[in-house]
Amino acid sequence: MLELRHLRTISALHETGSVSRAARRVHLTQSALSHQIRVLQAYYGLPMIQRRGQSIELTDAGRQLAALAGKVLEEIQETERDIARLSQQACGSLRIVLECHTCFDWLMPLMDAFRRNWPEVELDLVSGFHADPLKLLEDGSADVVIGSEHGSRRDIVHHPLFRFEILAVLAPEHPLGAKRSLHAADFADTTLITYPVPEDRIDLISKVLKPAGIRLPRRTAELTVAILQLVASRRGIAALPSWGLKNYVEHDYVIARRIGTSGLWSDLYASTPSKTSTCPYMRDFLSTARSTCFATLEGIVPLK
Amino acid sequence: MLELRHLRTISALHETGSVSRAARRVHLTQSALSHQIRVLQAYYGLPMIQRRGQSIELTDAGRQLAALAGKVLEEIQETERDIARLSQQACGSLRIVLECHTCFDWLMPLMDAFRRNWPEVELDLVSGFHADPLKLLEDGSADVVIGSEHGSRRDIVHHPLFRFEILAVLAPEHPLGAKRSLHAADFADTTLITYPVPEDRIDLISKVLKPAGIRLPRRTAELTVAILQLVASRRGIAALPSWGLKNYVEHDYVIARRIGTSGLWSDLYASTPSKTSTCPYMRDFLSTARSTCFATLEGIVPLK
DNA sequence: AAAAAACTATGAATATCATTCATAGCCATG
DNA sequence: CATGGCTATGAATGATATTCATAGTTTTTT
Repeated sequence: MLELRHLRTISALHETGSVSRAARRVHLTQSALSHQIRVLQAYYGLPMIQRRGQSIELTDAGRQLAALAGKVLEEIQETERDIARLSQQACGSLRIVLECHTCFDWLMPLMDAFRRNWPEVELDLVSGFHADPLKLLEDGSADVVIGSEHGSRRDIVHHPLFRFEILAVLAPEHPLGAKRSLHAADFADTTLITYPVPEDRIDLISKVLKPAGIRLPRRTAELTVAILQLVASRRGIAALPSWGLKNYVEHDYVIARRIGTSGLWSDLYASTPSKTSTCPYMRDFLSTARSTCFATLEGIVPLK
Repeated sequence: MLELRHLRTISALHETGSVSRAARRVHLTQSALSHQIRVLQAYYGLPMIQRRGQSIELTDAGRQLAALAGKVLEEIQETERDIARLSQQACGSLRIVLECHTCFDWLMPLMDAFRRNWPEVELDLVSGFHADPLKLLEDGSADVVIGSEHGSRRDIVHHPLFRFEILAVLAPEHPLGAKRSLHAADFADTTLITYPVPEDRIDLISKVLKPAGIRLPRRTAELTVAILQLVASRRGIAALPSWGLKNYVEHDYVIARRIGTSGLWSDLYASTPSKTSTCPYMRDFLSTARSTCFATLEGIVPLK
């Protein structure tokens, strides 16, 4: 008999186009999904997916279920919001600390949606730089930190968001553009253009350059567009998450290259006090954060 | 995490207003539902039901879920019909044999709905009297028999529908109306008004009168209203399922009395060849038959 | 009043069945 | 042709839904 878990996986299959990716999305093994699919096919007497070489495709029947899943899961979310409202757990605060400037890109539309769904929740961005953002959670002066994990502290839960690749960004005719991927040595004698944060917060420095003993002059800018401006004007090289670069690369405004042979990857988490991590609007925030990120951000990978 | 099973039980709770009745509806024990409800309450942090003396009532939160369940389960049924259509299992025949005349009452609207949902299925009522209706299934000249169980035959599945009470129907001023319940001896010296079927198909005769050694003159009529006419005109006593009597009793057209101390009850099954019992439109027919019966027929009880 | 017959709640035992593990086959790509 | 990605599948495992056994309530019956 059909269960919501089936709809959740069908939905993930639909969005990812691959069993293993879908499995990571719903926090199960690939095997589990494969068995689920089998059950569905046996139940309805029809294949739900079709192998398309590397990836898979939903069949007509699968798409019917995916459409159903979309509708149903949406309706469930709405109802759960209503119930949260009934339980008077729909008000409170969601003060967000961003460790990573680029996250503005996807956070803004998310916050808009959230504000619509939870009008009673006081939504805020905590501004300024913070040496120890998780401290803000302990203080009670913030509710979520979006950033990397930073070891386990008591009473704080790290919710995995996704893994993304950091690419080197160069001016279009930059000589290094000839290489497919850049290594630490390639960066010598250039200026690094970064957000105005300490060095240890910049993965390119802490994970690549520093281990190789390379120190570079830095220049900072607050906004992503400003950084790209500087790169395009040949003031130096930047390292930015792949997802925000697509448009600029397609317009030949800048070019992007892999860092190291397998790329420089970084993991993003949403950290919350364990107490509030189960409250309805927080759950909703986290789940819609994940789903909108995976839906809109290209090249990111489920975590854990 | 919410699952469809929860929605199915919430829906049953909503319709029956009692945990144990709901449990029988969804073919689980009362304990199972009680645990499910507990899980839901823990998950949402709110009670879902409230004891109202004997029976229970849904809380606001429970009603939210019930509303969701209604919508979602309906949508699922639609999608499953679409998928059945895709699998080309949406055409075939549904030729219904009625062992019990009164069932026309609820079968007609059901057939209308079914015809809308499964236009490609050839829907028919097999008319005439049949000494051995299950034979028709084996012949392949019918697809469902609605009637009592008749022992287990191979390759035939009996799907329980419901248990109903058969009441004695009397003219308003009939002297027997003074008694709360009628026993075999009370029927002596009356005429029995029945459908035109053999004696062994009439429960009042086979289960009550014959064991008591009482034989009565009979008079028959095809239609329920005709039988009621005759009863009202004091031509005799009839025995009919309780559900169809309500209107006539309320208008004092006839009166109805229990037969025996605990009542005369009869079980209704839908029997199908085991082969076709899992085909999509048959499953749909059976499930909507059950749900519409329980929704519209008063005084019936889930079976098994 | 007392007894019987409904009903519901709950902890412990059980059974079911979803998930993982281990593995093999398949398809791309360098 | 080897390597790394993917998927499918049977057997083992683990989680957890369901039942069992039981006690507490409320309603109905005598």
